[in-house]
Amino acid sequence: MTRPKRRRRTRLDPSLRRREILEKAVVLFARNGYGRTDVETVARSLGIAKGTVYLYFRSKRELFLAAVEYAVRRLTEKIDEEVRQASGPVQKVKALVGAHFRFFDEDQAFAEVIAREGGEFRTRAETTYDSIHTHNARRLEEIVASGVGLGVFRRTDPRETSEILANLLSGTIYAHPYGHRTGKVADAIEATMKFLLHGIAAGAGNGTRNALKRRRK
Amino acid sequence: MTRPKRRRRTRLDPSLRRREILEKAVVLFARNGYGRTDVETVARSLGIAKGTVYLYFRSKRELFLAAVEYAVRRLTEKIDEEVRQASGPVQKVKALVGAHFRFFDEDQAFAEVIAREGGEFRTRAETTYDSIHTHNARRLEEIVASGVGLGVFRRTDPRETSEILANLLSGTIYAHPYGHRTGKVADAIEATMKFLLHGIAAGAGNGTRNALKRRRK
Amino acid sequence: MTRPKRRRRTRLDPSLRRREILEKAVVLFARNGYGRTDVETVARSLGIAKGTVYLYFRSKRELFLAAVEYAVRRLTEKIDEEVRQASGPVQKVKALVGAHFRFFDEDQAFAEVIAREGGEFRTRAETTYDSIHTHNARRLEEIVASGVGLGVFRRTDPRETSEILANLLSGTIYAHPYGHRTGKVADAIEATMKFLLHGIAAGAGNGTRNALKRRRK
Amino acid sequence: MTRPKRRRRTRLDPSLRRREILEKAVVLFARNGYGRTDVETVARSLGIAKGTVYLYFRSKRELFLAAVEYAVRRLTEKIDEEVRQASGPVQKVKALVGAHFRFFDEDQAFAEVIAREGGEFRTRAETTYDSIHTHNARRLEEIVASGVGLGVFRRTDPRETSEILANLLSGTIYAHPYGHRTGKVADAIEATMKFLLHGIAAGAGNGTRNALKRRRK
DNA sequence: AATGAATGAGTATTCATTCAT
DNA sequence: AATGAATGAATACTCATTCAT
Repeated sequence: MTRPKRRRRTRLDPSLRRREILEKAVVLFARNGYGRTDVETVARSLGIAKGTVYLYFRSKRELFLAAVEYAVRRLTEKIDEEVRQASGPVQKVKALVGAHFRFFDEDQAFAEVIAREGGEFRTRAETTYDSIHTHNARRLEEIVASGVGLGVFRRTDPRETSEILANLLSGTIYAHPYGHRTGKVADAIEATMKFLLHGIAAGAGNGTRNALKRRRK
Repeated sequence: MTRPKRRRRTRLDPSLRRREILEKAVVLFARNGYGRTDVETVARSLGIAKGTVYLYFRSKRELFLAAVEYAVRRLTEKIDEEVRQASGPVQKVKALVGAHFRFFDEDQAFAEVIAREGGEFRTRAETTYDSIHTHNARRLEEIVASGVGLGVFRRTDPRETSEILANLLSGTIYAHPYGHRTGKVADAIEATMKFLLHGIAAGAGNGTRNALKRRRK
Repeated sequence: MTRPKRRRRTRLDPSLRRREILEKAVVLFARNGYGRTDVETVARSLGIAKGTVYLYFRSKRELFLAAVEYAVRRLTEKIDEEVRQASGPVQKVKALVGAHFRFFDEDQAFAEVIAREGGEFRTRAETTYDSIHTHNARRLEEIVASGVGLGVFRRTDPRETSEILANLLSGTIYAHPYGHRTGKVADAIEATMKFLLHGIAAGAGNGTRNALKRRRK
Repeated sequence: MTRPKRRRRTRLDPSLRRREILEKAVVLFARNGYGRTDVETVARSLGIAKGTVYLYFRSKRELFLAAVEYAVRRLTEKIDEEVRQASGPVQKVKALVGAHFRFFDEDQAFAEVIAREGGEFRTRAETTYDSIHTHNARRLEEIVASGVGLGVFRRTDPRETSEILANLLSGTIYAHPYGHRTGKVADAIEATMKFLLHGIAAGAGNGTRNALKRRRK
């Protein structure tokens, strides 16, 4: 009942083909969202047939999920890598923050797929967003705890603090696609670090002023 | 030939009916996302007919957008209200932060529709998320600028700082649906404020203050 | 994302519409089989839209099953009706046989859908064919038992005999679509009855009767 | 670029391979029907590749038809064989009936493919079912005619009678997959023979014979 | 205003068939 | 001969939108 025509025939290494599809999917889902990206489009923009996509992914949903996971893995790997190489709590936090900024700066599409997924399949026990958040929170908790131990960080509850820091980073992800950021990445990292280290209160050498504050209270 | 009875629903004040639909839409879009919420469902769960929804909203898309806008307006109104009533930069920031926390705590659904929209219509010049972010950033810029002027806040670029603060708040929104938060709202607000005011660094000149704090504990 | 066009608009009584679709489905499934009858075709040949069919039947499969059931009900009702009106075991058997012959003669399509279903969904606990067979077997068992009681029928195991008779009838159904039958319906019924009553053996004591018969010819 | 190993299946005698595929096809088509049996499955369950099937059969349809034909040939050969070996009309009829029962009893799958085909390609001038029916009818016509000539069978129209007998056999085929049969094959054959020879009527002049029979029991 | 039957464009998915290796 | 990746026509089904009642 079916009478197929022919066209391309680029026999490709399955593993390469899979990645190829995945990367294109990331870009397209990022650009147009799940609902407005059809499998046909993904295939066509790779010059392959729709059926081929289904050779590697059971369904559109699975493709989407795989794409998100792919993006996430890239991010978390980068984070872990950079954090590992940094030494000292402050530098490690900076590495984590920097990894985020640079990652989303370099690959807008990745940022978007990640940010986007929440909107789709809610049933998934753990959303991708969630997994990044958790990943970050864990890393940060270690760093903060160690920093507190070393007297580098203020005495706070590491868990609480790491959650807040993770929120800040998440906010950064979501804000990114919308271009909310002034200046260059390096500046943004610097600013965020300063904020995160010292807050906005006129503190430290601000001794006098703080003294005032304290009295007012 | 047999044209049976039709249950004509009680005519309702158009304005009330509109709001009624809007509120149900918020809940449903929040729960299931745009793509998996159909107009029929919205109508049915209100006990009205599909056609009726179209009497109040030109299209599903418009309904969704209206629903998000409705949620946003609620939030921004609450924010503005609370900020206005607070006095002094620190209190105003706290009011803003608090408004966020309490809003999303009280109405999960609202938080979700807002967070969700980004994933849908990307073409919209300004996403809802975006509009909240911008709204917050503007309010914060004013507050920060005034705080800096009063010497209450560290001398930073108000715009840059307000963006970071806005990101922190956004992160809070996105984190909310996933239950990432320890303790009660009040505690979360407090922790966030402390973080945002003083950061995490064991500040140099903070020695005295910290020493005091530690003792108090 | 969808931009519907318009066309017909014949608002019909749901119940009528349902039957209308059902009857067309019977004909089409009969003519082309399940696999080669698409919902679009069923709809088009009624001048309605595909979606309308799905308004009355959840799926193609359900439509098919409903169509078969519809055909079956028609047959069994006819059978029961005629059997009820007949008096005496022989007349009742004849009524049952006759109902079959006439039914399939009058509505070839019905015969086919029924015969066809076996090939489709095997998972169904009870196939339609099966349900007819069982229906017939039950009716026949009663009749045979009563006939044996009255001394009209040979002493056989009613269940066994009714199964064989039911098989004969089933064979009749399946043979029908292929035009295996000589002469008119009435003749076929007569021949089948004679066969079923007396078999093909030139019975011992039948001598006289057979002799007569031979002479007549 | 990486073109990995390919497991080249042991080359097989073309004729054997063909039969191997055929037999597997019979089983699978029987079990799941034409529409729900895909070529891939047939191949996989033989441990060969899809393409290989196409080396032996031009198309799925052809494979199906060949499978049915294969099943039919088996049946008709068995029938002819057994009928030939039997002597005398009654024994020949019994041989024919017996061949059916035993065939379908031994190979359910075969019974089903044959029964099933009707539902598929209606366009075929002569269905498989049809060809069996015809085959049987022809054989029976000869036997009946000879039996009538010998005075063993009642004087009936051989064609008409053979059609009815063929229907009975067909009914048997269709009933088989659904397990409508009591007792063992031998009993079923016996019962069918009795029925087919003497019918169900408590024959008038049968008195004597029946009396005898009853006593024997 | 309200209803819900009707519509049909849009899409995910399957699977027979081909063909480069 | 054998393989299985690639192809794309065919289709079931959904659901936003319309409109006759």
